Amino acid sequence: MQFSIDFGSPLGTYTVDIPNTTQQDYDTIEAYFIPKINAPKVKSRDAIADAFLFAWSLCPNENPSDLWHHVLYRIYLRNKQGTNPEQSWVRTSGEAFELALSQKYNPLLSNHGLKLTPLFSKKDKKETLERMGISHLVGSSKIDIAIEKQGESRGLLPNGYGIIGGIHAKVSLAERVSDDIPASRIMMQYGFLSLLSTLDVKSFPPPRGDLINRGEFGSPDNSSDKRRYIEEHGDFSACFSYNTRTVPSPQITSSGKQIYVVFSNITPDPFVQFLA
Amino acid sequence: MQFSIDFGSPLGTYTVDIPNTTQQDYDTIEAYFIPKINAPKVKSRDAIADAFLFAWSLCPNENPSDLWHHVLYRIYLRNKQGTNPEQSWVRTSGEAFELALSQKYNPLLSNHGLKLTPLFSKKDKKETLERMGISHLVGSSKIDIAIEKQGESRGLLPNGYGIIGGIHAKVSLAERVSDDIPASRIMMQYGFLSLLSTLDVKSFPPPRGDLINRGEFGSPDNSSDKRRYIEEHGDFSACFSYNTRTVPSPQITSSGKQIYVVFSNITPDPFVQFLA
DNA sequence: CCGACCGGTCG
DNA sequence: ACGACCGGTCG
Repeated sequence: MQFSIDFGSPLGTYTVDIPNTTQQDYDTIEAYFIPKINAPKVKSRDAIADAFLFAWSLCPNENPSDLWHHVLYRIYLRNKQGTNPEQSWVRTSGEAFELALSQKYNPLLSNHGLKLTPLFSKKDKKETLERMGISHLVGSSKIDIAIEKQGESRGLLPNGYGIIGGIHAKVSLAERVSDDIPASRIMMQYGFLSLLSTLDVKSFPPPRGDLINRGEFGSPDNSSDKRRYIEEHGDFSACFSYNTRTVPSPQITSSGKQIYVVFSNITPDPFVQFLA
Repeated sequence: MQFSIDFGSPLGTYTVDIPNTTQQDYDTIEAYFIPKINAPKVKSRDAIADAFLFAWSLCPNENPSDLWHHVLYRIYLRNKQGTNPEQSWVRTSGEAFELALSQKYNPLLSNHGLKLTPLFSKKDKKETLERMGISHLVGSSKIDIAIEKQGESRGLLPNGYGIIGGIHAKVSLAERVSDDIPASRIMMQYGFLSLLSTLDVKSFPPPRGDLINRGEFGSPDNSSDKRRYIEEHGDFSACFSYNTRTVPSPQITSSGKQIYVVFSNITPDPFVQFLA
């Protein structure tokens, strides 16, 4: 469908195309999402995570990053009440992405003895890093999701789960991804997986930009710093992008590490294949 | 003076006190700043830097961080046209702080053979890190202001200036300061000064907060992570805060590194004393 | 063109 | 309570 976005005066309205979503899909997503946005008992991160998984199920061939950025983000801005919608989005959408990843993958990973746990509190993050034995080496909160495995000996809990690594989750990268690198290198050095999962959201709004959500990785022959973090420096064990415009890495990179792109909501996807 | 800030419906207006600024001072600052904000030939970073130095000269006993956060920031939001004022502030105010520091201190440092140069472009940053011989070790752009000295041999240019270190400039810290630490440690390890200069801006707006701009360092007996970066880990050679509510470090810290607070626009201030 | 800038939010 | 979340901007 074609889709109008109002940027107010003097910019006016601009059109975006979401080719694998119908007007009816869009209306169905709005009807699902809007009532949750201001519901007093619903945390915004839950509303966004639920709406994302709902939208992606409804439109399994749509670019998930576009559903997030053009559909959910803009519905949220128009409807969030009683607080600054942009800053509320900042605060809640990051954690929503952690929730969405965990909710999506846990049913697919459980028969491999694997489990993702979003770490929202400083305490949870710190306890996880302590179980990994690297709490003293990294800033107190540089891990977003724990990757646990049944029977793993490191950080083993009475419930039978140990820790095999962590995920750094980011909706968009900007300069902020460099924040995660020191902790990531230590995690890898200590034998843990350190994954970067990202929606790789980035479009340029009018009047300069064309609103196409191309992300920030550039292409292998015109590499950005962010791509080099993976392909050359090997700063993460692997990177998973949910923006279908992200250009994946070639199978051979100088670091051996790759950017994988999740092209559809069908399993096994590259993330499940990598872990299982 | 007392000072009203309108947070719109349903929050209403709230009062802030800027005790060492009169209504006439405030009006004079507005008259100076507002025409520059939308002037087509004036870069916003120049407008903000100029207005800050103007305001601080006019009110040398006011908390500079409050002049920045309560006076300039809020005038900018109310008056910036043709673009998103909040995001424009993000983009331009950070560089304005670099400019303001350089413009303020260069006249005071020149007779010591010292010079500050703001590094705005990726190219300038990279060239500076190359002169320091650490370009291959740190992310391409982790330095905001170069500190040069006449006759210094490292990175010596034909103009007679070599490099003795760099400044990481931040209006506010948030989690973003941890970004600067890996590069800072390398700079120090290679014998360079690595300073953190900050306005330490942080207030909590209504309805939760009281708008008092307390910053983010806590106090030595109730230390925040950010304070520990300096006093315990010694991640910067020194930190200079322009928020008079920032609690300075004791003279003895476990790392030997300190947070200094610049209490008035009178020299020599702690920054000049440290460098000269 | 494409990077880094910062602050209200809310758990 | 105090921390980390993200995106329009504009050089």
